[in-house]
Amino acid sequence: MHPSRRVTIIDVARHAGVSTTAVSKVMRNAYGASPEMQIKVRAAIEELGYRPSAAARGLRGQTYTIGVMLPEMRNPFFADILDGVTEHLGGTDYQVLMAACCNDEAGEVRITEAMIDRSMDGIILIAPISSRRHLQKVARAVPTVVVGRHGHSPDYDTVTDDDFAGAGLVVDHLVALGHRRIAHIEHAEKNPVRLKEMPNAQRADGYRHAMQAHGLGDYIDIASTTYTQQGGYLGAQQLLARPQRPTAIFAGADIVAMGVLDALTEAGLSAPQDISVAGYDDTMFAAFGPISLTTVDQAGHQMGLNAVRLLLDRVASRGRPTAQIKLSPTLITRRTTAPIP
Amino acid sequence: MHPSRRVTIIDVARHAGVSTTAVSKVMRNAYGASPEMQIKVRAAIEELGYRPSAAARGLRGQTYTIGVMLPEMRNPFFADILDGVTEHLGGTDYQVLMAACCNDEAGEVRITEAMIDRSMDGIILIAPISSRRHLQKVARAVPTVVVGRHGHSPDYDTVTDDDFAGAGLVVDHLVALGHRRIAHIEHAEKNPVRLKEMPNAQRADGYRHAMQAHGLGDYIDIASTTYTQQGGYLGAQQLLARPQRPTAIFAGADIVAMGVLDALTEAGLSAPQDISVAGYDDTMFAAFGPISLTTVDQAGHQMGLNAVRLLLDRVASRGRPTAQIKLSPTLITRRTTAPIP
DNA sequence: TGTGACGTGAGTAACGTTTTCCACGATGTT
DNA sequence: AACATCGTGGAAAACGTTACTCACGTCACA
Repeated sequence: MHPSRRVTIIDVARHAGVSTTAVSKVMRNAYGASPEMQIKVRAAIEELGYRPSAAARGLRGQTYTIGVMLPEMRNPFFADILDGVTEHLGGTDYQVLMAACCNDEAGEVRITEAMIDRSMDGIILIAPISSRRHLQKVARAVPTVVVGRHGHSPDYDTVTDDDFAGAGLVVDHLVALGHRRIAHIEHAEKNPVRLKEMPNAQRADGYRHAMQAHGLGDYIDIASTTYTQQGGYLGAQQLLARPQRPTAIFAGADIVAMGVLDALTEAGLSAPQDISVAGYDDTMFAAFGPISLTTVDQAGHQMGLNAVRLLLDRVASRGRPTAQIKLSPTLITRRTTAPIP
Repeated sequence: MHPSRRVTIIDVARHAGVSTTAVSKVMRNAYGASPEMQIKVRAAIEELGYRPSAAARGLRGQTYTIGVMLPEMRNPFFADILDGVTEHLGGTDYQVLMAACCNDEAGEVRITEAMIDRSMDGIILIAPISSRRHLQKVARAVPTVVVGRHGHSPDYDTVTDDDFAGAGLVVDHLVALGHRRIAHIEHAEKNPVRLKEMPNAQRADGYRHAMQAHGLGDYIDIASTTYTQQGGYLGAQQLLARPQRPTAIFAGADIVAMGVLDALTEAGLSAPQDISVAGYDDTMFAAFGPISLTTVDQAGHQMGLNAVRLLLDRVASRGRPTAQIKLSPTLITRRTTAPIP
C-alpha cells in the first residue's frame, strides 16, 4: 500500500475553492476571514482531515511547540511541574515536548541547542546547572523560563520555590518537637555562582539561619554530600559517627532522606523512635505508608502553571521586562518526625 | 540588542566559497564531497557556529528527532527504558523528545498526531492503550516501535517483556516459600483486543497458569481493580475481607503493591509477618529500605536499547518485515516475602 | 581518438507554510 | 460627485534545507 501523500494546505484550498492564504488565516484564527469563509474552510479541513506541518510552519511562523528540559526523570517532583504545564496548555494548540538530561552540563547544552534548532516557540528549563552565560545565550535565542533556580536575569523569567523559608519550616517543626541537635545533609557545591542560585544552597542557608534564630547556632551540623540516595546514606553515616549524635536529620531532598533511612536501618535504628528524619519535595514515595516521610511540599503544580503562563506571555511580547515569581512551600507532617525521646 | 539572525547554510557556503549543496553534503556525511571540500566546509561551520534548522530539514529530509510517548511520568520504570534509548542515541545526531500522556486514548491520539505533524523520523510508543487501528495508522505515517504491548502487526515492530513468564516467577517463588493461598490483583480490562495485548492481562494469565501448574487451581483468587496505588488499596481490602484470607498477595505492579501495603498497615497487619506481598516492575522505590519489595525486574534498559535499534533499522529500510522482541524478566527477592508463618 | 564511466561540484526546483503586499468593491464622509 | 476608509480575499515572495539533474574534467579502454 502507498503511504499516501499527506494532505497539505493546497489540497484544502483547492477543495474549498479559496486561496491558501485564506486557509492559513482560518487555521490561525487570524484577522481577515469572513464568517462564511471560516465555515467553508473548516468544512474542507474536516473533510480532508488536514493537519498543518509543523516543520513548514516553523520555517515562517510558530511551531506551537514548547520544550521542557528536566534534569532527570526519576524525581516525581518534576512530574508535578509538568502536570501544571500541560494542564494549562491543554486547551491551546501548543504541544509540550520534554527532554531529560543527564545532570551534566554538556547534556544540557546539547538539549537546549536541540530545542533551539527545532525552532520551539519557548522553552522551560527546570533546575538547570549550566553556566549563567549559557542560559543567557539560550534565552536570547528563544523565550525562556527558568524554574527552580534563584537569581534573575534581564533575559529570562524565573519561577522558584522559597527554599530558604522551606528549610525554616522544617527546623521550626523539629524545634517545636523539642529537638536541638538538628543536623542537615546538603548537596556539596563549589561553583560560586551556582552556590547563590541553586536551591540546595538556599536550603542549607535557610537551615543555618533558622537554627540561629532559635538560638541553636552551636548545634549547626552539616554533612556535605550529594542530592542522591547514596548521598543520603553516606551523609547519615557521617552524622551517626559524631561523638554527640543528632536527634533529628533534615535531608535536603526526599531522595536523600531515603538514603538516610537506609543507613538508620543498617545501624539498627529507626525513625522516629531513635532519630527524626525530614525530607524536602514531597515526592510521591514520601506518602507511601511504610515510609510516611515528613517533608516540604513545593507546589510543583503551581510552579508549572506559573512558568507556562510567563512563557506564553513572553512569546506574545518578547520585549517586556523579566519577572521573578517565588512561591511559598508548606510543611507536610508525617510519621518520621516525633517529639524527642 | 538585536537577536542577530541565525547563521544559515547560505552563510556557510559563502564563507567557504562553495555551494550550499556542498555544505549540505558535508553536514550529512553524504556521498560526493572530496576530503579537501570537507575540511574547508567544516572549518567554515566551526567558525560561524552554524547549526542546521530542523524545521527546514524536515521539509525535505529528516529531522533527526525521535519521539517517545510515555503513558505517565511517575513510574520510574519508564525512565529505565528512556535511559536505554538515549544511551544508544548518544553518539548519533538524533535527539530524543518525549511526551507524557494522561493515560487516556484521546491524549495518546493528540500526542501521536503531534509527533507526526512535527515530522519526527521515528517514534517509540510505550505501553500505548490506543486501538490497534490507531496504532496502525500512526505506524503507516512514520516508522514506529511499540514497547510493552503484546501482539504483532505488519506495520510496527514490538519489544516486550515476557509478562506471562514473569508472573510465573512470582508464583514459583511464593509456592517455594510454602504459600498456597496466593491472590492476585489485576488491572480490570474489558476491551477484548487489549485483553490479549496488554501486559496486565498477560500477567494475570501467567498467574493463573502457574497456579494450575502447581496444582493450586482451587486457590486462584483475583481482585480486579486498576494499576494504581488506589487500586492496590481497594484490591487488598477486598482480599482481606475473604472468609479465608490469602497468605500472599501478588500485585500486578509495584505501585499497586504500595497500595496493598497501605491497606495492610491500616488493618494492623504487616508484610511479610502476616502476609507476603510481591510487586512487578522493580521500580526505584521498591528498593528503598523501609519498603524493600519483592518484585520482578523487566530489564527496561534492554527494552529501550532494542526499541531504538529496531527503530533506526526501520528508518533505514522501511520495507523490511516487522520483528517482535521478547525479553526475559528476573525475580528480585527482597523483604516483603517470607515463608508462610 | 572516440567512448563510456566516474568523481566532483554547482544550479535549481521542490518541501508546506506564513507574511507582505495589493486589488477590489462597498460604505461612509465631505 | 469625488474621495478616504474598511473589510475581504488572493498573488507571490520568503523561510532554510535537501534531492535531482546536469556539466565538466579525468581516466581507462578499445
